[in-house]
Amino acid sequence: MTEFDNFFKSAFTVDNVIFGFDEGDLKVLLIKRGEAPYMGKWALPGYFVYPNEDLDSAANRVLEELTGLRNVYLEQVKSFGAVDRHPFGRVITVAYFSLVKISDYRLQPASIARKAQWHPVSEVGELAFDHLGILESCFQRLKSSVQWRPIGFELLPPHFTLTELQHLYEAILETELDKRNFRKKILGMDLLVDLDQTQEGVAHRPAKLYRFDREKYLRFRAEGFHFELKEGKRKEVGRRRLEPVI
Amino acid sequence: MTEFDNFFKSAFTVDNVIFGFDEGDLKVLLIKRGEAPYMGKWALPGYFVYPNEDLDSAANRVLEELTGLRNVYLEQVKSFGAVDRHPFGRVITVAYFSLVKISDYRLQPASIARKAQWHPVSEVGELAFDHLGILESCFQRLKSSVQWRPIGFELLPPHFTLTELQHLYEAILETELDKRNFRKKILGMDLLVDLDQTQEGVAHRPAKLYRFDREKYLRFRAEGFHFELKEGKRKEVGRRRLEPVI
DNA sequence: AGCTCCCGTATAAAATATACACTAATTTAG
DNA sequence: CTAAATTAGTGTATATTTTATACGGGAGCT
Repeated sequence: MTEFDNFFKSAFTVDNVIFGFDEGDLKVLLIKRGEAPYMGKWALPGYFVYPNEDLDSAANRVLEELTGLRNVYLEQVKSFGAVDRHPFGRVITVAYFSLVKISDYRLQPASIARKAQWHPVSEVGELAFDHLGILESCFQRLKSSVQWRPIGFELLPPHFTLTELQHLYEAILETELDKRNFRKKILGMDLLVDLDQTQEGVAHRPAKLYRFDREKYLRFRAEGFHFELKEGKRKEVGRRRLEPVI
Repeated sequence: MTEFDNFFKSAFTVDNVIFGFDEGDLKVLLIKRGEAPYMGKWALPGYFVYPNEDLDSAANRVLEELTGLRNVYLEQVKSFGAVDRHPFGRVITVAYFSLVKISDYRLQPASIARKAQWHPVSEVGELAFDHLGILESCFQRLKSSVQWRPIGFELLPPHFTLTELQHLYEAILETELDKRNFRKKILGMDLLVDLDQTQEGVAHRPAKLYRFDREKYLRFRAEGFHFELKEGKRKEVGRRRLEPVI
């Protein structure tokens, strides 16, 4: 077994791209680093995986220490393992993204959380380590996943209007969607419950409130139904680059 | 830096699900293990990642040592890191799949290759470690990727018939496809070159041979074209039932 | 009161997907 | 040489989905 000893000198971390949705914008929760390396830079929340902890648990732990939230949507995206990506040694990281309702989010007292802040995804510039590439990968994955699974609702409060839902999809897919077609499609799935309530405090005609019926979705899915909300063949709107243009 | 030392005691490996296509069947290349643990069991080809090697390189190395092939299609799928998945210690593995033309494959002299053998994916039973789960994940990923990228051709010889191509898609998607619709769709993309040649040595009307025009595809893609070959049958089972069945 | 913004429904037009069956070319067996 | 066997190859009509057009009406603002 000695022949393998040299391989047991690496570490691995999880990094978590925590998405939220607020004011019509898709946001990501970043930490301002208070220590070397990359002191003072914004970074994705992440940490080493403990020896007796599996990967999903580690990602959940990072999320909970930071936001206090449990049982939120979490999806592994991919691993990053460039040889020199971490100055302390060989460290590969497994990237996850999670979807949280910003309204539920409470800053936790953990030290890691002290410098946390939501940033619009479209405005993220430089990040520590290779975190910008990780963010880009996770954003692309979200874009894809949201079309095939009803996970968009994870980003909205329990009660929402159809316009809010549409804006959410527009922010993630980076397109404009047609209102009538969007409503017909989403209501046609029969997965939203009309709450017989309307918005309050808005300076225009108040919209109806809906909630997502998760139980119904699970029943439909068991019967072979597939959620699908594809990005039509539309032009991309204001696509800006996350990757620095060199 | 000492506080982190305890984390630098792990290892990571890559495991590679190498797919091939032969005799109408999707196959996977497995190794019969000649040493502990899981001696005598079939396993995915894989190995530790060297300290100065990044993940993609390691996956390519495993592939080349086994098959002698370079520059084949390779895609990272996901990482597996259950605490007790490896008896030697904490080892996480990054799973890849690759697509090779079985006709190009030559058994390499490397010791690892001595017990390699193609197995129909549908007949794989028990595997070493958590490799069965890894295979399953990679197969699902292939199923998805093949619908959105023209990677099916990686599994066929450079010249192929439309029927061969259809059989390939049927094997991967695990469905039957309509011949006329399949041909109309694939020819309509204008990505296949008619070679003005026909099959030889078959005991029936010989089929025309085509090749995939990669350059044209790259040009089309740059212009915004999206390859798409979806699994036709979209059955929505019992979704519109109005009265509950008692 | 009148303006404007947004919610909501109905319907037409266009694009896409699906279903489906015969003729053609070639080898082999008799 | 003829017939049988086998797979290649082709087009059209219908249904479904997507996109676009049209319009009515509620609510806040000035």
